[in-house]
Formats: sequence, C-alpha cells, structure tokens
Amino acid sequence: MAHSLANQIDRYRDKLTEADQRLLDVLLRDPGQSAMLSAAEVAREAGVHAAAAVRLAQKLGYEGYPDMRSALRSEIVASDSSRRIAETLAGSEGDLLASLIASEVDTLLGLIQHIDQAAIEDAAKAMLKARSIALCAQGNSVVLADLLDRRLRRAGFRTSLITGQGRELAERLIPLGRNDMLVCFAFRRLPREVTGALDHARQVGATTLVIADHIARRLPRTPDHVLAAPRGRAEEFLTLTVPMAICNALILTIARIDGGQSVSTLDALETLIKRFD
Amino acid sequence: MAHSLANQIDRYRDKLTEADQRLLDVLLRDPGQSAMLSAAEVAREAGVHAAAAVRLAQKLGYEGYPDMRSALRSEIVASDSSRRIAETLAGSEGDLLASLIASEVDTLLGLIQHIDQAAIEDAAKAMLKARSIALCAQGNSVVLADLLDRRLRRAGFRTSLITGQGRELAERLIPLGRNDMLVCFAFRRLPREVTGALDHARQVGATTLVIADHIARRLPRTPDHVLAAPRGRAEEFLTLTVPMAICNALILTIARIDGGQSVSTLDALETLIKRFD
DNA sequence: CGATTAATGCAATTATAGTTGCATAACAGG
DNA sequence: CCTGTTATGCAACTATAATTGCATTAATCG
Repeated sequence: MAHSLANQIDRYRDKLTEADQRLLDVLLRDPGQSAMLSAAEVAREAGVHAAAAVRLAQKLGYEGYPDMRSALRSEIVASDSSRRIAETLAGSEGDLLASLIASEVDTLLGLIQHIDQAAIEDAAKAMLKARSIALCAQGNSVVLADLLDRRLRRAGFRTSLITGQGRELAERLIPLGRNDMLVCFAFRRLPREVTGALDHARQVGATTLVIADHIARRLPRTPDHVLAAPRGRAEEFLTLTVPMAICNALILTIARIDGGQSVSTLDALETLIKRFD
Repeated sequence: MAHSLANQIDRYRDKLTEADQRLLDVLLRDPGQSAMLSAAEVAREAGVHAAAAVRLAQKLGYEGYPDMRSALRSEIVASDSSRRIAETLAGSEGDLLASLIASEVDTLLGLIQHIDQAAIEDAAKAMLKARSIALCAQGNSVVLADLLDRRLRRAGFRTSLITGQGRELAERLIPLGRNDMLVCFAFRRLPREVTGALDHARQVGATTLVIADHIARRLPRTPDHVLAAPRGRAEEFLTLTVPMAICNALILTIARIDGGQSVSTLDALETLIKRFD
C-alpha cells in the first residue's frame, strides 16, 4: 500500500505542474477506463502532450508510463465490484460468507447480460409442446437436473431423469422420439455423454435444450435452444446459483405461458399428498 | 448490439478452431481484466501463440487485435455493476428473468443479517470433528442435501444421504452414534421426519445441525447448530438460492479451517477419475 | 496409406506506443 | 528589461506490440 498511486501523488503533490494536474484529473476521474488507454490517449483527453504523461509517471517514481498504468490496474482489481460489495457488507477480512454472497450477487447481475427473456420463452414453449422431457446430467449438475425434474413433474410434465453413463445412458435414451425433448446440462467440461445424447436426439428428431456455462461455446453443433451464462470468474469457487436461476426462470415462464394449467396440477398434487398422510 | 462481441462469436461459432476457443475462454471469463492486456499476454494465458489472437480478431470481423479489444472495452462500460443493478431493478416489467434475479439478489444481500460467519465456523468445526455425517432431507430439499453430500464426500468426509420416510428412514438412522453428526434440512414446513430424526440424534448423543428458512423458529428443541435465513417474501416464488449459499459457505469454511486437507482429497479424486477414464 | 486442406507456431516485418534531447515559451527574481 | 529557471511541445529515436509470410504439424478424405 505504501506505493499505491494515491500515496505517490500525495508525496509529490506540491511538485505537480499544470500538465500533471490535468493528467491526474483524467486518470482519477475514471481509473477503470483510463487504465486501458495509452499515454497518448490520456494525454489527448487531458489536452497535453504525450511526453507530459511519461514525465508524470517518472516523477511519481515509476519507471515509465506502462509501469504507472499497471499500478493503476492492480488497484482497480483490488476494488472491483464484487470485492467492493464484499467490503460494504462485511468490512471484516476473511468473512467467507460475505465474500461468497458478494460474488454470487455480482454473477447473478451479470446473468441478465447473457440470457434474455425471449430465449427463455422460446425454450419454455418448446417444453410445453413436447410429449415428454428427458433430463440428462452428469456429476454435480445432477443436482440441478433433479431440481428441474421435480418442478416439472409438479407442473404436470412427463419427465425422465437420465444420469448414468455408457450403456446405462444409452438404454434410457431409447424411448426418446420425434415429439420429445432432451434437456442437457454441462458445466466446466463437456462430457461425452452430453454430446452423444445430443447427437442421438438430433438423429431421432427430438428437440434439444442445453443449460450450461461458458462451455456452451464448445458445443459441436448448435442445439435448438441454448441457455448459457458464465458462473463467475475463473479463480473463484464456482457454484450452481446461476444455472439454478436459469432453471427457475424457465419454470416461472412456463407457468405464465400456460396460464394456470400447471398451477391446477399443483392443487391436484396437494390433494394427492393429503390422501397419503 | 448487432456488432457486440458475443454476437460476432455466435455468427462464427462453427468456424472457431481449438486455439480460438481457448482464447475466447480467457477473454470471456474475465473481460474486465483481459481488455487491459495485449494480444501476446492474452495468448500466453490461453496457451497459444500471439498470432492466433490476431487471427481470431480478424476472423470475427475486426480489423485487428486492437480493434477487437476496444469492442470489448466498450461493452465493459455498459456492464458495470452499479449500472447493472439499476437496469435489473428498473426494466423488470414482464421480464421474469430480471425480476427473479432482482429478488434473488435482494434476498442474498439480506442473508448477511441473519447468519454470521462465526455461526458457520462453529458448524464447520463440529463437522470436522464428526466421525461421519448423516444428511436428512425430504421433498425439494433433497436437492440441497445431495449437493452438500457430493461436496463433503469430495472433501473426504464419510457421509450418508437419508431421504426416505417412516420405516425406511428409521432403518437408516440406526447407525447414528455418539461421535456422529446429523444435518437436517427444513423449508416452509417442518416434516415429522426431521423432528423425529433430531429427537433420535439427541437421544444417542449425536451432534445436530439444521439448515432452514424461517421455519427454524418452530423447532421444538434447539439443535446444537442452526443456520437459518428467510428465502424471500412470502408471496414470492421461493427458491433454494439462499440455503445453497449457506451450504457453499459451509464448504468453503471447512476448506479454510482444515488448511489444505480437503484440497488434497480433491487431488486424489482427480487421479481416481482419470484412472476410470 | 497417401494426398489435400486447415491450423498453428515461428520469425521477419510493420505499426504503434513510449521515451528523451532539444528548442521554445512562460515566468520569477534581480 | 534582462537572465536564469522551469515547464512544455516537438520530433527523433527506441522499445514494444501487432501483423503476416512461411514452414511444420495435425486432421480429413479419397
């Protein structure tokens, strides 16, 4: 911290010239933006010559302009949005819950940029049209498939949850036909099971939907519907929050489209449960 | 928007090579950071040659790498976190995804006021002490129990997932003893299975942890550890986002407390998976 | 298998960004 | 009003980044 940009500026404050001030105005007004610009670009915005930017950097103790800029950059990383929320929430270092919440919130807010309601509606309509829905998942994403399976059943859909591998999976895929739908989940890696199932679905003429993270870009052929959004930065602990939100939005959208159809199924379920009690 | 980077990628999706995808993984995983880097730096992170980065930019219709990078930069401005919150909350009329996200974010931020890191740490320590951990869940919360089960196993814990009812459940509870731990999930309703299991655990001297929503107030006797937080307003569609965040925080805290113990178990898992491949 | 094509890395080249010596302009103190 | 000092811009120069031709490798198809 002793060498943060702000500190360096304070040290040399009284030795700063007119040009220096104008440059710092630009740099500090929006560090996020100016950390991306070249010396010449910042200088132009400040209305001074590029040389002034270089001399400012040297005056502040950096080796040159690129050196000062990377100092700026690392400070931006340290105060980027998720961490900023974390600090606001907690104030205390090492509060894992607060950091986790901050990062989840940040990623959830980012979701809106990657998926739009129209795509969800398309997928929902396709599901409503399907005779039955097969859910195919491996590893951790089985959890999600299970969730979607429960919610769909409760809404009156005919579903089957397929989580096996190899022969097991192949056998369960057999019933899939022209009017059915296959929903696949893929996170981080693209399991052979998923690509295989998708190929099969295409062959028999079933509709396909893939729910995924950034791995969706690696899909060999485009499925009929893709709902994909990143789950956070690479270094972070990756959770299922974002894909779960996608599934929930899907359910809500189905409920709205079919206007009460699935709600009345819910009532039927309540009655059924009471009978068993 | 017609020429956003994401759009360009979709247009050329099937023409993307291995190197292209590795580069895009780096670029899209953390655009804020990579928008500051040179072609060579991004290429190094992606493990490809700088030339590949230049060619990708040209393939996507940009004049060259700097051109693509500035496209990336202008998109970053538009997705700054404070702006996103505003947009998400504002334009959510009829947009179910946006409203859902807004409500999830709101509830997640509220979580911090209901649970503090200290309570999570207490629970984590108890789990580390336990000989084995039984996870007891009914209905939808089975999904969560499954998630926690997977993560705990991966961290080297001995767990058992108990989701049955009546006799089935009773039989599975038999092994529970003095040094074991029982984790119960309860949302919205307080199933007889949960109260029964908790009573049994108390009787045999096992430690108990309950993960719940507002229903925690209705617990007949206080378990050793309670991690509870509301999942949103009553009228809303209630999701598992908040309890999932609690589970994830629990896992992260365990990982920190046992300092690498569970990480090395993860390594062992990777080796095991490869052997089966 | 061999032939053909596409993909990739290397290295040379070109373009751009960063730096610095020098001349000029602005200003303060004599 | 002159002189010395400092700040600034210009332009030449150096360093770094971007680009591209070419050779090699990997993959595809007959």
